[in-house]
Amino acid sequence: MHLIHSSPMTHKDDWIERFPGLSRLEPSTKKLITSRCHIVEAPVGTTLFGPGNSPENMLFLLDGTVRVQQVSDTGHEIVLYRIQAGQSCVLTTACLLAYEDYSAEGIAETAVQAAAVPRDLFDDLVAQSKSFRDFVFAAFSKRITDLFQMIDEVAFQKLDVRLADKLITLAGQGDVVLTTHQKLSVELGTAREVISRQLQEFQRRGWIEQARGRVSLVDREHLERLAHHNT
Amino acid sequence: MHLIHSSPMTHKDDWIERFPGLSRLEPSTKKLITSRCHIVEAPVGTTLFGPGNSPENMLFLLDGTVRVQQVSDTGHEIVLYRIQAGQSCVLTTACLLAYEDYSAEGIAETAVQAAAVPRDLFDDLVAQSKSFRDFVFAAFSKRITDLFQMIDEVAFQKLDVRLADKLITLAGQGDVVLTTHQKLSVELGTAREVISRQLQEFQRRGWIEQARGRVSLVDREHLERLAHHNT
DNA sequence: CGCGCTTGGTGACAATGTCACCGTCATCTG
DNA sequence: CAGATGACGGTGACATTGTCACCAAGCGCG
Repeated sequence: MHLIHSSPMTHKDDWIERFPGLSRLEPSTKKLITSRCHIVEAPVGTTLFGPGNSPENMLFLLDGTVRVQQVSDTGHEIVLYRIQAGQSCVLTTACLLAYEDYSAEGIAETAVQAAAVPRDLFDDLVAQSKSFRDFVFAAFSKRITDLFQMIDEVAFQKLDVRLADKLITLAGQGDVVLTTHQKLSVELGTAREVISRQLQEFQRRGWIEQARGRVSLVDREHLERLAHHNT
Repeated sequence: MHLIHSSPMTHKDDWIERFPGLSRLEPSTKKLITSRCHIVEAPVGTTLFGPGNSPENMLFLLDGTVRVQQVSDTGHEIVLYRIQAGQSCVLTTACLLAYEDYSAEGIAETAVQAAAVPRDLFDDLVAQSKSFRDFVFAAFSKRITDLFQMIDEVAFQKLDVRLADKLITLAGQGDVVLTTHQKLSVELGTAREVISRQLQEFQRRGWIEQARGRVSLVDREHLERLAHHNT
């Protein structure tokens, strides 16, 4: 983990306000945080945590995206979830601190800027601030319910539905997804060939166009209908 | 949720000592708990929480087993995990309090006895006691890492391996599992026919014997070898 | 006993995963 | 520039798992 320590004035003091869940903290708590945590940065591709690489701090993402994925001992991979700016790695970090034999890893999908909160400060904050407690427990709760949802999808949802949903999510506002079949297969925890076949079927129906390393959503409405079970 | 309120002297005061994670609490904290929470009981089969049935308290299981399972909107079901005596429903409860649109339910697999901790008391405990915080976060962490593991198994593990592992777990010390093919399919999130076929194959190899509603482990060693990838 | 429900068996088929192999494209390097 | 290399995607054969329709035996109960 190659973190670059820095303290740009743009974030040193005001980053808490940009956290929806933290902006309502007590002023004294905010002061405590800004005085005792520091800003870290990491370039795209950095492994922020992973097997044999436990972080000593809990990170609050100020900017960028962290992808958390599971590497199975069968050699397969699957994306578990992403952490966006305004969210924290607390849950994963806590898990990794508690259990050595985990197999999840966190990778910076973009350049990342985060606030590092030492463990003892984290404990103090939980003890002292009800707002902070609510933030942390809300994060844990959201994560667990999301994992429930994910288990449901992996176990029971058909692949065309999951792929359509994933394409829409990855496209965001635009209509182009820059990714490879291989990466899509990791998103869904399946095989590259399966993705290739499904994308061919989507293309045959005129819902997408393909090029090397890109998928263009041509008929977003049909994709959404498939993803949401409407017909 | 038909909980029977009672206060048997056998548990009213000493149950904390039987919680591995709570026995080291500060004496003052213990007193706080015993004075403000009460003991509840539920017969086997009770739905302790589920869609449209949020509990107002967090439960600490004193006796019995609670099965937590997901009901998919596709009509499928899958067992997520079990809560044994000495563990708490805190995580699931917290999730259900935070998010209304969950789909997990908790069912008493045996008669159940639990200590009910009101929300405000829970918050006080987290604020005041580091030991209690550690207990709660350890429970959350264990749950999340277990869910990671479960996603890995559902997505990548072959069914014969998962079934062998499940049979061994359910058998415990003995060699007999009293369950139906249908229930086993819910354990693994698959179809009843698939279980039937796999059990037939196990029987053909002489690893198990079958009767209506029961599976007898005849060759536990071979089952364990399959479950743990050794050959 | 007869009825209805649970349990489990079966075959055909669809969907998905696995494997081996191929051709194309982009990049790097001598 | 030519050739090597690796990433990307396509393909067919096959194995595994999921789905569906249906059947038969056991079990509880009036």
